[in-house]
Amino acid sequence: MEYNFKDIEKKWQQRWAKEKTFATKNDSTKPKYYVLDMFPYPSGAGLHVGHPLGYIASDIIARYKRHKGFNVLHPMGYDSFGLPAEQYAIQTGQHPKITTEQNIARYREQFDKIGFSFDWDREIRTSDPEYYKWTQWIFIQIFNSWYNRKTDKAEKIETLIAEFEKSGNSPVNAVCEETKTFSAADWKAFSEKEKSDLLMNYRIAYLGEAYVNWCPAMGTVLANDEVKDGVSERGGYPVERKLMKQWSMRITAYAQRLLDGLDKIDWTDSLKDSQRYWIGRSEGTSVRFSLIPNPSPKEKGAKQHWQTADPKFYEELKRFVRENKQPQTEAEDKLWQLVRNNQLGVKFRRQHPIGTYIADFICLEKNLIIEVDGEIHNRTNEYDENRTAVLNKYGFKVIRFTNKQITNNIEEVVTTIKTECAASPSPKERGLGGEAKHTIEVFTTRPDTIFGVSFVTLAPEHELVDKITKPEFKAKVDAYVVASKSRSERERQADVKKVSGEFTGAYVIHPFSGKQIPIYVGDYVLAGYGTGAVMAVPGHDERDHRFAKHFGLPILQVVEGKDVQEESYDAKEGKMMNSDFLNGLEVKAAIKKTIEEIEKKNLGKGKINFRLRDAVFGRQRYWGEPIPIYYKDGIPHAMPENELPLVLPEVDKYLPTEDGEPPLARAKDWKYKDKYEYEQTTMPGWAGSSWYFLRYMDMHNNKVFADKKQIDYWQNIDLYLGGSEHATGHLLYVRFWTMFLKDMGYVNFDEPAKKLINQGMIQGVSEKIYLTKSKTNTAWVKQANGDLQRDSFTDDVATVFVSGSTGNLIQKLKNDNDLTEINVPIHIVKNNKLDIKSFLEYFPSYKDAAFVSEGGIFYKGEQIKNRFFENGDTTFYTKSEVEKMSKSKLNVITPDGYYDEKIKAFVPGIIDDFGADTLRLYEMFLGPLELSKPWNTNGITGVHGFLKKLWRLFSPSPAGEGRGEVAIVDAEPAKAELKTLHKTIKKITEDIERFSFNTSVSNFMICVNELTDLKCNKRAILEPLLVTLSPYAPHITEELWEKLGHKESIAFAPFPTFNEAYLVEDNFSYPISFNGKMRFNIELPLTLTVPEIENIVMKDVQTHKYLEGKTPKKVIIVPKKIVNIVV
RNA sequence: GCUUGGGUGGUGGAAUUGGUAGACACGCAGGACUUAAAAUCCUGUGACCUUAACAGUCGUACGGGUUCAAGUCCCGUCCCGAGUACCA
Repeated sequence: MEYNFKDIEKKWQQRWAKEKTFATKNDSTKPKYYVLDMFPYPSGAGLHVGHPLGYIASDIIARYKRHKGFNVLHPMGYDSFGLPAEQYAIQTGQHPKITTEQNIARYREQFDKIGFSFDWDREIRTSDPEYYKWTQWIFIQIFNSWYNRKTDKAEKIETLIAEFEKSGNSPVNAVCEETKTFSAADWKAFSEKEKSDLLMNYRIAYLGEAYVNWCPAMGTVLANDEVKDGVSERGGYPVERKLMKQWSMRITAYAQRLLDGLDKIDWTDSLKDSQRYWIGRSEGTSVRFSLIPNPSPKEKGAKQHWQTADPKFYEELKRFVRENKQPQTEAEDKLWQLVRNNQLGVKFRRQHPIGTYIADFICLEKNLIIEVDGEIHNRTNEYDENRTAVLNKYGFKVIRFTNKQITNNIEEVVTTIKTECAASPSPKERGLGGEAKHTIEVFTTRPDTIFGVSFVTLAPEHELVDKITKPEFKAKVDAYVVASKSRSERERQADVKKVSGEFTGAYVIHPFSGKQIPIYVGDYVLAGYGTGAVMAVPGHDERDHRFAKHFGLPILQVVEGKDVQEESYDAKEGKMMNSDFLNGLEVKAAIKKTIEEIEKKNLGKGKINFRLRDAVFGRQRYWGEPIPIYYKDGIPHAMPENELPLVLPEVDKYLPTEDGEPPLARAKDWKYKDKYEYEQTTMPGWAGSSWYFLRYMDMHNNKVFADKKQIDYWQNIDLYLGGSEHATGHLLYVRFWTMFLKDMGYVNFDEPAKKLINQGMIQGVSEKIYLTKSKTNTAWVKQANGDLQRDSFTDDVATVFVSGSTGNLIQKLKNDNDLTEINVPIHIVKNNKLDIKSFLEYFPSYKDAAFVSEGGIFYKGEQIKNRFFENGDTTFYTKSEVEKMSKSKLNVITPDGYYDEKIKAFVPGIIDDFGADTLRLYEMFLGPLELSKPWNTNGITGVHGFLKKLWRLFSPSPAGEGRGEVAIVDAEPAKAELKTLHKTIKKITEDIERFSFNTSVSNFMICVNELTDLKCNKRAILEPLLVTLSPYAPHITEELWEKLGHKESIAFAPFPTFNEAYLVEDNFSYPISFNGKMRFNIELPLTLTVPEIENIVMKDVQTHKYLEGKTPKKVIIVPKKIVNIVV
């Protein structure tokens, strides 16, 4: 009987599929275990040998837990949107020839061939309308929610509307800071559009303006985690920044919870760290700096100085004024007659818009507003306070009179106005131009260094840049702003260290020292973080230091430590100096003190900033879940839930329209109720994967996304396996959605996965040759004596390849910039030797190329320069390099073989040569799961040999024959055999529990080696061994299990129990060491006490030999461990 | 730069709480079986020195330290991989 892995594996794979052996039962009497792999995006190349690493590990765990009596959920699905070959469609607009079904079928075929125990009754595809119906449903829930800061959780939007109706908007409700304050009455008076716009500031899924990563080549926006090195992760196209109206997810509302939750879950530290960094919480304070020179409106050019209205609302306000001009109160008219036409020496305006308000009377010069409260306005006191606060923010002082005051005592009113006018010097009187007073708010984590501020820098996008820039600097600043906006992300990242900026000509006043401080624009300040402005402390911040050096600005030292003129001193320790009231304090104390002072002077307040940005959710792509929103009168509405799914419509082309609209704009007659436009962007790839783990629990439910009972039973994932590259993308989003669903009461846990393991990456080994760029007929060739010489071809050669082994030659050509790296398919390379014939079959366009190697020149299948080919050696060597496995690098190794159309040959994989069990064991044997390593097959024979050896235990025929039927005896096992077995059970259990799969494979080898030495063929030993091995090598163990007479699958056989009794030793071989150096062993009974051991050891002949007559200073005896004698 | 993981034979890697460094496997060398090959089995295999044998010295990137005892703990240095990048 031979170990025929091919037939065995096929037989069991078919039987498992037919009998649905691994379908999860809804058995809530058993303890549950949920083990999940991140599902793949089945792109064209199929699984490569790196993929199964994590799947095999999780399959081992799943199978192990089944043996342990758990009800195991172990499903698999596909991130199937945008398949197949999205890139192809983006470029051509055509649907690619390989279908999604074909792609997925190939994956499924490979999964089956490796013998995974997935429950295929629960296969998810994110692109299936039955699935994305629920993705859309969750989107609607998110859209209809807001984040309540008070209860610190998401709530239905209705509760916010109720709040608004009851008491208007107060900062308590604010999720984003720049929202309007308004009264309940205002709310009721708002139009539907206004209400909708306001609510958008609170919805967790919202439509808002934001700078996004725009990828022109793909015609879509990308999330931060979809951009790598300034180019798109999928496709590698350049990305630029663009201000766009976009659907976004308010993940920032969850920033603190996402951070705190990390402490509760068992994920790797590196992964938690990258999430912490990405969330980027930093504590600091805001500080407002007042601006000194406001350029006058005329200096600024475009605008009239009296135009103080918010431009967005200007038209509306104007109309309002026009409509309300007539019904003025008597009192207002009376007062107007006395202040108009510069009667008080200053110009007053009537019914003048400020921001979004309309002031009754206003004097722009004096920043003074006079409000008349009366019957017409009939406002509440509370509302007046709000209004005053807002107007104050615009820099105006507000004085109020009632109608009665004016009617009864107008003289007194006018006197008050005059006094107020005199008391508020106009900017001109203060020697300055301009109108409304501006402040620049900055965020800093080092308020202690405030006396070290020598300039303030604004981001180019900062709203004040335009307003404050002095005319003589305007041209340069404008040019700078435009230039930095048009720079691509890649360019921006490329010269991070390059300083650039412009002086605006304006200054602020230092709030403590009163010094004038210049304002600059610089793109090292990011618009999206903090306030988009920084107080620059070049002495103690590296970036500010660079900027100061470049522009020759003063560098002040305010923390003792080291000289700051040449290099900044960024450390957060030391004593303060040159800092007025902070002098002598330690940095920490100084920070505290400064915040106190800032808050006391009302210049700002302590604040926490997060680096995390809201997640852009809309994609201008075809493939993705349609966003279930339609627009009615410009107002977005969620579709009714019972009308879901909103199915992706047919389009003629998968490209944006000529006007740059997303592809969905091409869909004909695609309208809600035939009337209303649908949202045309689609959801990003991460939408479907943010909740899929819940759908697996209740795959086929068509009433809810998953039944509450099922969710309560399965809870969150016990073990989640996936790559660490998802740290700042998927793994953040899935936590966010889970927290949201918890807030809504759909699940009762915050975190999607209790434990998470990152499997390492298996890298590929690429084989490279080099293509010279120039199409000349010459090439550098190594001469027999080793020199390089330019050698002419006599033939007409279009392309010249250079071998990877010709190191000098390559260096020379590289220096000449005359070299392109070409990856060649690895299966046409053996031991770095390129098979040129196959290469030409693979790339027929190169059929006229010449191949220059150290040995000579190879051309048109013939060697043409024989003087270089010594000994007739025509080898053309490649250069190997370890790289990520990818289709484009032609270095993909698939676990199973495939037919290569180009060279018309079958390329075998590991499974074809050694079988799936060997593949599984070998991938585990390679090393620790988390480690990345290049794929090599060096050790595979060892693992395969182990399986053959195992097989032979069951058919103990004379060595060398390997034939005979299963021959197992029922005899009582010997002590040594039981010891081997139980030692193995113990080790394997420990190894699995700590995910140390490589060592368990070793332990199996040791076990089989020992049993072979013992010539053990006893059922009582071999049966339990099979069960412990079956998670790793399911096929061979099933087959042997069956041959032993079992009818049931081994998959559910109970895991053997470990019995300590078999391992109890009578003796222990003590290592005897002298001064820590091991010299010899003494076998001693374990029953001995420490003094008895010492007694025996000291009497030993060998001990005397090493003591050389000296008396030991000390004897250390650790029972069952070691004896150390100190001489 | 920052964060993080790591550095052990010719190779992949073991050594779980400080207690015999190099498990297990590959490779290599020698041998058995064979007409031969494959397969299988046996022996050896960190380096150095030495031998008939025993024994000895040095060894976990480098330099220090703690300890009876350090691959493991502490301090400093160097190198490699991964992530991230002007986050004030």
